Amino acid sequence: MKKELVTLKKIAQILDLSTSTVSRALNDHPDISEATTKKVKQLAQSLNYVPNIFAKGFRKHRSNIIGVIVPNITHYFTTTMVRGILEEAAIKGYRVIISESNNDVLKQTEMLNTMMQFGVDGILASLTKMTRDIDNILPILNKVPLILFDKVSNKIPCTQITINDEEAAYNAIEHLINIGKKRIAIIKEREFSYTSEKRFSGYLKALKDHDIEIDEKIIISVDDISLIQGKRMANHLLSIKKRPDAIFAITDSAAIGVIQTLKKFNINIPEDIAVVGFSNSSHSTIIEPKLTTVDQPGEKIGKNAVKYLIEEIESTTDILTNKMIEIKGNLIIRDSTFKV
Amino acid sequence: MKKELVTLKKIAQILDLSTSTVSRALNDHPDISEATTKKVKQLAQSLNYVPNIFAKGFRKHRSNIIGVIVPNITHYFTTTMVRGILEEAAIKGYRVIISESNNDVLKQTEMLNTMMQFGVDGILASLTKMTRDIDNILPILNKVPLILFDKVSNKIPCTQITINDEEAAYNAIEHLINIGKKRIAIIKEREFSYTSEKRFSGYLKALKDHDIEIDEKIIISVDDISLIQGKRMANHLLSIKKRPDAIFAITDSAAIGVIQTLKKFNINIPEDIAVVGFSNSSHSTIIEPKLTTVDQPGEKIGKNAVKYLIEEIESTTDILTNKMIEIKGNLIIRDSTFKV
DNA sequence: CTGAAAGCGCTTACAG
DNA sequence: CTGAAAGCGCTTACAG
Repeated sequence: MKKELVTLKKIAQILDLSTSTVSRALNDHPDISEATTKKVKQLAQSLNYVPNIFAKGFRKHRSNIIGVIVPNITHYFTTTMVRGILEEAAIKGYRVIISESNNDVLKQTEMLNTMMQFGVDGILASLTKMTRDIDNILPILNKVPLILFDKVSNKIPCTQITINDEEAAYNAIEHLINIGKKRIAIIKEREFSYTSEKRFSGYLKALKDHDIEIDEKIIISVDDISLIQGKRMANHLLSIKKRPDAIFAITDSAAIGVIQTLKKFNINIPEDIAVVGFSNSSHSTIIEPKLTTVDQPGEKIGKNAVKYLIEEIESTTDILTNKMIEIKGNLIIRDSTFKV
Repeated sequence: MKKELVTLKKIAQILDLSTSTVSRALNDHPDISEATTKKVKQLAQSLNYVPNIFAKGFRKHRSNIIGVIVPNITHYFTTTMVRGILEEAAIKGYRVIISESNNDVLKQTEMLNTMMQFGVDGILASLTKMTRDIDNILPILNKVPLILFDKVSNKIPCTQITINDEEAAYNAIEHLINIGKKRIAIIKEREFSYTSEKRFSGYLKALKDHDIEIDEKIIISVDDISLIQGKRMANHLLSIKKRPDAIFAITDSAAIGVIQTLKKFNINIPEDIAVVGFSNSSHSTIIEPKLTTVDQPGEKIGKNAVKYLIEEIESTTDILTNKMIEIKGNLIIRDSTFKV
């Protein structure tokens, strides 16, 4: 599988120059005369010269590789973020290595270490659900820039990029209030999750601002915010005395479970009970009625994550940056809350 | 961001050994005494030594990186294959670089080249739709092992991994015949696509084997096999004189478009018209009625692709392998063809 | 404007 | 069983 390699040395020999000069010419060093530079570049091109990335990386202590860790790559929203990451990284001349933690904290730590060892220039991570044990992550910060996106944790002192969960949830609830709903349930995560808490506080705030009583009975926490749990919790909410007239599920999958259950009991959506999700997953337009939800601009999040990361990689200062960046998500109103 | 690096040299100094010995010990070279090996490994561990991957890659002309190119990373099925690739690669000690071609042939070529230049040990590619121009891809074959998966092309002499499209389509059609359908339409791709053609020939074969007349009028070819085209073609199929009593769409998204249109016209599924898709996308259980479809074992395809690729990478012979590997996909029967 | 030389951290044929 | 030495291909401080 070996090929006769074209190296700087070879080019230098042909042109009767030194490898130093050839190297400099190829890198547009100002010291080299235009004529030489041109000559070198031409030959390099015609010989199809490609620099040996390893020699280069070895020399410069730079890999131009970004490591990305996500809990689950099969989630649509995740793929849109990954797409943004790939695009932006390509533009900036970086390659992207991806790993999936499968929501396993141990695996996540292992992957962070492998990536470090592999010489990535920086890491972009979306954390597993129960990343309580920050101890495994903190050491990374001293070695390589780390930026968290989507599933973040304010316990880790680094730049974090999310969507404006609180505000978006607030808007979603306000929309429900505007269409006349007065008893709005929420299905959120039990485990501490930055995202879930933010959405919950948006919920609380909106209710308070509109003087709507907060009722613990319709604040539902689940371990695993899935379609199945959505179904289960909808069943539960239907069984309580004072039924809600709207359900806000903090993920689309749970919201879809809710809709499926409501339909099973022939409850009119949105007249009897309106439903709102979060994510604008591709399912949200397949389910009937189509789901009102918050569109999360995944690509934008991905692109921004790369931008901030490269900024840190290429920065000369060693100061730990600790920005909180919020990308705006928009409420998309569909039939599950408002029929035309 | 620099850290005091632990190198072979440092370990050697501390232990009063040569770097050669340390290197050998760490690599379990049989020449080195057990005692020394143990001593070296212990110190390496306690110093948290990690080999410099670039020095290693540089030395060995090996990156242990696999390049992966897919047309669209947001497709659920693609992500399942990617998951398989990531898993298998991790097991084998390879890292994975991913690129998205966005179904753009030019971008695809560019990416193949960047990957080559980047020193990947091998490439796994799922081709863009209209990869007619093989000329850009052939040169790769001389430089680095290439394996095609899912979207393959028999014009390129390399190992190819797909699911058993023809057989699976055959089974799908046979199922429709078994439930009493006699006039089965197909919605396939107009552009030459290996996958589409295979599924089409499975369709033809099944009809022939069951002595069912083949009618060009219900063989529909579209440019872009999407949900919208599914809707459009369902409309068309409803407009023709002798309506079909079943529709086989070669992708789930088109099948879902078909269902949505049939429902709009209050056509009973499956009694009046049954619908079958292909992929077992996550949408297929969200749509109502739930879609009968072919489950494509994406992870298995991904894992196999990696296995064959690594085999070629690590093989010493230069022979171009040209295997066609088919992974079996199973028909999943749901409400769109058969109600219990 | 150009070149000689050192060195990045590792592996490995060669020697003992 | 261990070591000295060369070399992978590149960049860069130093010298001229």
